Amino acid sequence: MDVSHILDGLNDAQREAVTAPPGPMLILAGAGSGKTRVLVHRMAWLIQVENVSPFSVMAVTFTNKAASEMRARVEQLQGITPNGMWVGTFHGIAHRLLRAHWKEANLPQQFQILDSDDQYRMIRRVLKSLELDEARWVPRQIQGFINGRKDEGLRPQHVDAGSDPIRQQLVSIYTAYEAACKRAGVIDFAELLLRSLELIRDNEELHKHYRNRFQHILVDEFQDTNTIQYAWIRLLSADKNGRGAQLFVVGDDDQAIYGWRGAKVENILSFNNENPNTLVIRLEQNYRSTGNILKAANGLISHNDDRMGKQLWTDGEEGNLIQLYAAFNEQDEARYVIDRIVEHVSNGNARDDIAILYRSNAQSRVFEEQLMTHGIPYRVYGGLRFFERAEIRDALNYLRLLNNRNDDPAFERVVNQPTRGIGNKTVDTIREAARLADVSMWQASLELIASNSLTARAQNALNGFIQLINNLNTDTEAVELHEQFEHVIHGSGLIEHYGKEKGEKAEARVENLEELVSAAKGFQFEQDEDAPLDILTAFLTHAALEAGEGQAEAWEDCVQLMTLHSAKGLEFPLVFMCGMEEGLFPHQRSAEEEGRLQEERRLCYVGITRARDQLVLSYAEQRRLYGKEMYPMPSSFIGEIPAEFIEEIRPKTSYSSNTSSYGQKSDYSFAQQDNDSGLTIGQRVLHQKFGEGFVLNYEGQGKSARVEVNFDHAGSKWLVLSYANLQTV
DNA sequence: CTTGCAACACTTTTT
DNA sequence: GTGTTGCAAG
Repeated sequence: MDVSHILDGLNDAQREAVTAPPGPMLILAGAGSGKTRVLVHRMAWLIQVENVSPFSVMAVTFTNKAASEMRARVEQLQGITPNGMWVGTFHGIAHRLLRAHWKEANLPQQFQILDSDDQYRMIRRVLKSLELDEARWVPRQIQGFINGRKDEGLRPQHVDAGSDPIRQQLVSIYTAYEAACKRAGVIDFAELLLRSLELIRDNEELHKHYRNRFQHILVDEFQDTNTIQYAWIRLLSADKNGRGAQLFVVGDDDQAIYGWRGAKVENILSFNNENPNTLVIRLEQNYRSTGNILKAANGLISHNDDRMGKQLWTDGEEGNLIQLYAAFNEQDEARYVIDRIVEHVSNGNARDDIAILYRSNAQSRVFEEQLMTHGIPYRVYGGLRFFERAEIRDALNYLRLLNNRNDDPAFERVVNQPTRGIGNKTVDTIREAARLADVSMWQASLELIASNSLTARAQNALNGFIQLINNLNTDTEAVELHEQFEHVIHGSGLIEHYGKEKGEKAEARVENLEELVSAAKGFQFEQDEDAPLDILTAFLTHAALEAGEGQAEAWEDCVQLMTLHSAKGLEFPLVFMCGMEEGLFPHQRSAEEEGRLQEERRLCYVGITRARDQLVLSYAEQRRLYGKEMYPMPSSFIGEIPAEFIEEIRPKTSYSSNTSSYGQKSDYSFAQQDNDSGLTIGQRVLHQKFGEGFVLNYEGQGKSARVEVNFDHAGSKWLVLSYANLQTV
């Protein structure tokens, strides 16, 4: 058969990966080495050449975006989307299994998914019912504890608390949280994975069934898998007798940047040992960046230990050197970047060729301000997504409650939203009654009303709410999904509530609610035969599992601003990596632990390898952060890039800018400024923070004038005169 | 129940 | 410096 369309254009390593015989495979795919390509072509190869049924192929990714890209590319390569093939995220596939086997998984058929925010609220409710002080039992930490345990596959009874009273308390909170989830019929993200692991592991028949069914499992971004995800894959993978799926995992240990949320690089490092006879293939040829960029990246990452080892190379151009700009402060940094952007665009380049990358979101502000004043369109990635917005969650929670009256998190969210006279006091009473009778809050409310246990006012208000929900339910029983949404956002008073608020924000909220109705209208519902669902549950699931786009708008050509983390997987001709300062990047909090520092270094490696043609690094010698002035050192990562690949750009205002029509020489402006500030080289000065020192050097003029001072104790530093507040001694 | 003020914290993010 | 949250007064 003609397989040229599958193999053409692949290099040797890629081809070897795509056509390899059965057996465990680990593809170490460097940045820009055609990773997705190999995955997609491997699938096509299996189906078209090896005659593997699409039915027995599963491909797992981390993000919905990656999953849909993979699906689209397989489709493109094959002409059609092969029926029956499972392509999805870990959570999506786990969800599918749980829907199909809800009975065996011990779940209610209509179970709902808690996203992190729902989970956080749930934990706070549990803490309240246990009468624990939130100051001592910080909900975020509890959340981290519970998710951490679940990600390791541990139920409360598996956690060894020893004699540590704090740990014991954590375990009992975990237990209470599980009970609360069960009562409400909801499961959180980590539970999706853990529950589906247990489902298959503890059910001999299902285990056998799925092991038979899936002959090939392909995993993308394998370095990001956590303990439970890997355990789940291994359950389905081939045993000693060769029964089960062949694993084809693709990843890059050098791009493992999610250790802080439970990802285990160890999974990739020990893959060979755990899967004997693994064929390891390295994809090292890079099709993205110039030679200089790659060599810089190789140089940097070589400072890490515990690597599988890889050297990126290209047969393309060496390209320009990496540029390094030392800014006076964060304003100057932004100014420089925007100047470069203006220049780049005026040379006829697209704005969305350009990315501004930074370590933390707070850094985007300065860039945004200056982009705005220059009228340059830009887009900031990250932030709230559509289904995460407060007003949208309100609406969704009404529907959850309609779907299942026992959904306590939904009940608590909407019972007094908009306010209808059911205050904290009343809600506390309901919660307590629910806890005592071990029923849902809805049930408890009914009983409280029946027994006249509340004040007349509270009883009236609560009764009104119960009627409201019941009426909304009967009114919308027979209508289309979007009509149901329409009816609920009006009937609940949500639209009116947000409409009454003033300001742009409130307007946007009303618009969002209307947008939600359109989303419901346009919802493409594909019934899964294994797991039939009503459309409302399907929509709510969709909302939880795919929170939607951040900023739906703007396909306009704009400059891209994002954190280094969110840049993973993307590429841009021109990349600015800003805030290359010790303490910011690598971040202070990562400095203590060697492992954390290595992860920061990998993050830097990810950043560098985003750039195709030109990479510009910048740092500020003075930075205002959280309202404080900082004088950071340049990032140690800069020094770890071999100097031969870096071109330093120093602002040379006093030499190059002939502001005067007489073309004054620099020595003149030097003299004049020395007079202005009263500083001369060699002079003793006093700085508030660094103490005494003497002036070494001087450059720039006006607001951007800087001095280099050699401090007696703090060493030599460049300071911006207008900020430094130097006193002569 | 709403409003106002003080305390606080402040990497990174997907599902 | 900013945005969010908790608590107490209105």
